[in-house]
Amino acid sequence: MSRSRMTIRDVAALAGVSHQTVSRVINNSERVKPETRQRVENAIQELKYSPNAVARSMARGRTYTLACISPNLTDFTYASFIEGAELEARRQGYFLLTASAPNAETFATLVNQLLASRRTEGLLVITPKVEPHHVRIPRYVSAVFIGANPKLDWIASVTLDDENAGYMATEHLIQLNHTHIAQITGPIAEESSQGRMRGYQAALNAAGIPFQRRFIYEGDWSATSGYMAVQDFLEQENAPSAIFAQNDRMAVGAIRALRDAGRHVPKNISVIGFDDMPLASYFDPPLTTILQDTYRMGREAACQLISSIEKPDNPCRQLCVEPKLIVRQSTTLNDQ
Amino acid sequence: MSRSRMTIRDVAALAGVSHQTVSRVINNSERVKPETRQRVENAIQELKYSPNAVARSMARGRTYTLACISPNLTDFTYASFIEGAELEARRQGYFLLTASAPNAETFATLVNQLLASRRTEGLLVITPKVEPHHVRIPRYVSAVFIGANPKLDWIASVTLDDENAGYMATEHLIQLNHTHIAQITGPIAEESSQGRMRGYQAALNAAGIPFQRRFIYEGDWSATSGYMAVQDFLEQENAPSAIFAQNDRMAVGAIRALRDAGRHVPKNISVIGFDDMPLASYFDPPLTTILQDTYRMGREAACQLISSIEKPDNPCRQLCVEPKLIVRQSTTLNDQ
DNA sequence: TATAATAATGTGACCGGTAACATATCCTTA
DNA sequence: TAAGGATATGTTACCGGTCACATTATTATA
Repeated sequence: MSRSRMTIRDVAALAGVSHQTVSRVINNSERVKPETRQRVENAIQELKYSPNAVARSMARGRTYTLACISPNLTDFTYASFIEGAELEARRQGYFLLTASAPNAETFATLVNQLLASRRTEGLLVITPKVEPHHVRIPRYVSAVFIGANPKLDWIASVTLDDENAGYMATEHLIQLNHTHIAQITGPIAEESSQGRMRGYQAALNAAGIPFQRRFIYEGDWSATSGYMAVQDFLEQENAPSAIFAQNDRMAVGAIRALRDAGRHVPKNISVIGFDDMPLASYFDPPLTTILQDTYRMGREAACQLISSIEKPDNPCRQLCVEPKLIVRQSTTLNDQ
Repeated sequence: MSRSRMTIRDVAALAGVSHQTVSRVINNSERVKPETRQRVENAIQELKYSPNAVARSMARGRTYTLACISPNLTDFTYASFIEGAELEARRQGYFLLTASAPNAETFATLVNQLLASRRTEGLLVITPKVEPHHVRIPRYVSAVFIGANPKLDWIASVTLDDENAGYMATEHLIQLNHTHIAQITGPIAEESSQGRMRGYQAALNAAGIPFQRRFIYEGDWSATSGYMAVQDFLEQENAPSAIFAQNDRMAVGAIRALRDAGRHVPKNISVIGFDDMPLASYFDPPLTTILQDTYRMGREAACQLISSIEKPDNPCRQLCVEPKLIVRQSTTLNDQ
């Protein structure tokens, strides 16, 4: 590595001006006589000069670097957040450091390193659930949460409108004439599980359908837990005719369990998922699901973070993004 | 942001030593009298001092930052590469900038920005195929390719042993008594498609099965292309009894087409995929596939990159990782 | 005890930009 | 033509570390 070690002073020497004038040209600020500017630009060309970001950071006290911490990088939802954020960041002249922090300890270490070294100007935190270690981020740090809302007025966040999402999913099933609607939730400790649950209840309520405890199964987002949920439901007499799974993986597990039990989806039982993960349309049957615009959420988060860095007195927004229902073939009219 | 603006000189003043002695302590190098070291460390504690990475980069000419450029961040395979690389990088004290560059132009711009600004010490390039713009990376830059091998002796790479993988997949089908084995390839311009194809041919050869042009369909990695491939195969008389799809998405598309055509997988026809993507085990039927250890590939790539940064005369390794066959239920014995 | 050798610490410059202020140049206007 | 104001450019210090070398304190050797 290395090379192109041309500095502002080399350019200045060649152009016969002071280094400060070169600085003025590369920041195309101030008034520089057009003729001088031209001379400097020629010198820059000739020497293939380009400014050293580190030196600039040093002098300006700004790094133009954001950091994104996520439980992992492979989950499709998280990866889309990051991709959206990265794109927006780059569009605005920032780079994005990414790191995965699967547990509280890694998270704390990472945040410490990032902040202590002053390598980054702001933090994007992806997490499905706000935990104590998240909130230990010092207050003076610009941070935006994606996926969960810490509900602290100095921390911005971008979340999905889970309540409405849960409402939409449930309402879709109700409109298909289902009344025995089971739900496979994520861990109930997680905010989004709770939100979706509230939406589910509200929709039942609005339709005058009584809520039944036995129709709720707490999963852990894994396909396996979806599978087990169905085993649980099928043991009951008067089983549900429709299932709302709070994510697609659990929906897929549920469908598999139904198939293994000889039930046909959607003929015997409808299933709606959540996330619209890749290939959701290629499952058998293609999955009806709720789409969250993860890409947009990432972009919005980056925007918000940059704005809070550049204009620190701007208020922190807590953005809530609306979901969208995608109807495919895993849900159908209840004909009994 | 900001805060904790303590510098090495503040610490020096408090400890009653010179700033250089503080520098010695924080780099725990040189001989510093234990008693002095203690005084300095106390001062560091008291002032909550921690070194400024930017200043350090400036002085040392090193940023301890790597960059990873990928066509996108959401593809599971790419994301695993990145996650593996990030972990290894962090373990060795580096941070990882990630960016997506879906096309040649973005790629070129990005590389320029990264290199010109001297923000990063090395490049991790994820790509399924080496294209001209990739090779325009200046020679003095440390770079490691993941997924494709530029075959230039100054660029390291980590790739899958595609030929062996293709061989394994095909041999698996042959052992199940299949002789009419079709293949859905990726774009044949891509190195990995070609490698897998060579393995396929070698396995047929070894078993004395003639190669038939009509059994090859060129897909584009999408599920849709897998679907179309099957439509093509089924039109032929004397259709294949087994299909090797060069990735799981195409395999899923193929299975769907087979189902739509009333064929049962694996009873009527066996399908083997490639990648072992998430939920491959939850498809119907659970997908037999070839696993590439993407996580390890990412780690190896980061290792290689760091070593080539720290010891520039080390030779560039072109690592080739072995695949693994995962047998599930989409393939079975051909009983006719 | 004088002197060399070694260990411990200090000094000042430097990395490559930017900021603040100083100076020089040019054009108006009285 | 001298003074005043704007415009253009230069000077110097500074950001916060590290490096090379100078200096001082300590110990070993003659």
